[in-house]
Amino acid sequence: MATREESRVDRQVRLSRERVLGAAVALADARGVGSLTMRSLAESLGVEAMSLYHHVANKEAVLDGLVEVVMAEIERAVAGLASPAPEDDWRRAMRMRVLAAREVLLCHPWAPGVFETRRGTSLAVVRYYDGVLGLMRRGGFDYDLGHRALHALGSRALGFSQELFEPPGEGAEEALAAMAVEVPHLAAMAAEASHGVSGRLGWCDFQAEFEFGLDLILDGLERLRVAS
Amino acid sequence: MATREESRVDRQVRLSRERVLGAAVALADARGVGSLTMRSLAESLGVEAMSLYHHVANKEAVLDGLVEVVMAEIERAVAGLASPAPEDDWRRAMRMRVLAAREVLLCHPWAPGVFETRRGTSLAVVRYYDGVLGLMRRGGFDYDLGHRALHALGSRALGFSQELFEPPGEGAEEALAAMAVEVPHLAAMAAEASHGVSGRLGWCDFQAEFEFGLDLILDGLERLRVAS
DNA sequence: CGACGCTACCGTACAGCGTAAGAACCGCCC
DNA sequence: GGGCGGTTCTTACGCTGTACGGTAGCGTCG
Repeated sequence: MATREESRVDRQVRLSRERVLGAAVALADARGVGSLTMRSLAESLGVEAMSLYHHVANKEAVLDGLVEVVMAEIERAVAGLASPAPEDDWRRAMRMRVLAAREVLLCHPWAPGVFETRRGTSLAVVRYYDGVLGLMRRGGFDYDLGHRALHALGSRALGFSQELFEPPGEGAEEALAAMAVEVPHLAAMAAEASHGVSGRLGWCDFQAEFEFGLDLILDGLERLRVAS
Repeated sequence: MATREESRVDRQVRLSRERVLGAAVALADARGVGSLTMRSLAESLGVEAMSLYHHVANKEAVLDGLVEVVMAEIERAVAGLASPAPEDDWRRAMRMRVLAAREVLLCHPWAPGVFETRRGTSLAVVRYYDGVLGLMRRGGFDYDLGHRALHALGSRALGFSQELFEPPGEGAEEALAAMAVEVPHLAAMAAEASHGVSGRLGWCDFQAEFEFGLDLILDGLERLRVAS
């Protein structure tokens, strides 16, 4: 009776690897990757935990799938970019690519942490770095300098680099002030910055700092490239 | 009878936070941080798991303690360094400091992973970065540029930056060759490198690449400093 | 000198994790 | 209509971190 209609309609369609990974991303976005368990993931799909194992090998595979999904988002963002041909201006092309990737990652704050545990394993990531290397090739790099450039960029090529301090939160400034004796230079720096001497709003603009570091590296590479 | 002598002599001395953390480092060094559980840690001290909780609040506190111990090692290594005064050559001073830190971290391969989960929380790490900032101050940086420099360096200041590929392992080259269609540039780069064109031994010297990236950043900062 | 309290330690227990094994059920083809 | 293959559920195991309560030895005081 009811069971016939219910059984396959409640959970709208059959499970699939795509649906599982999609739910995993949604759950990580909503509650953090820490609360992504096989049971909670199953529950969010209206299903029992063990059912997931027909579509993913194990939890590691779920995490692999997570980076796959995010990388696909990044590839899409990069593809839709109106960036200059690397032959004309590789630095601008690279800068736009990296900032596009970063924008995607900023929507998935858990992603860097997951990436860090799986770098090198994932085809999607390797393929992305291949694209970066290709961009530099077209921009005039030989493979040797390109290789070193990849190392110099590291995770910055993907739009993140472990942030020194996480978003300050409440009373971070007071905490730093309390440590003033232990860390005089940092305390002085924070004091100066919040006096508005530097003219930046807030006392630390992460996006600006990221771009600063990125440009520093890109400029250095450009100097090496023309010298080679 | 026996009990009196035994009970406090078998386990040579009383437990203490220091002994617990020391054992934790030893265990992580030997078997990886993944197999560091409260039970295994207790066992390595000849004690029951719950006894640890009289000296550390919980497992998080153990991990905090791990970075504390490693940072102490780094501070010691840095202190014993015959580096030039930053006033004379801040780049060389910085370079030596960072490479000294890196040498310590290379003895504790698990450390970067643990650091990454706790950065910003730990006084020892903040203090280290304060030292870095102080070095740059003495080298002629104002706080604003020093601030941005810290961000540009990121974890490189501590001697690591998530390596792009972990130590290649067996057959990594073959794996890359198999992906040649997917990642043509990387495959070509690897092929060229292993032909010995570049003259480096092996096909990727991580230490050299780390130093390359570090120097790239330091050179860029120096240019900005003299311009400011 | 004997009792008492403090603290370090142990034993037990529990909830939550990933997942192995097998039973139950669905939709499809013969 | 009967069987069959794949999907889902049920149950259970070993592992984790850790809450709780009991115990044993030392230091102090009456």
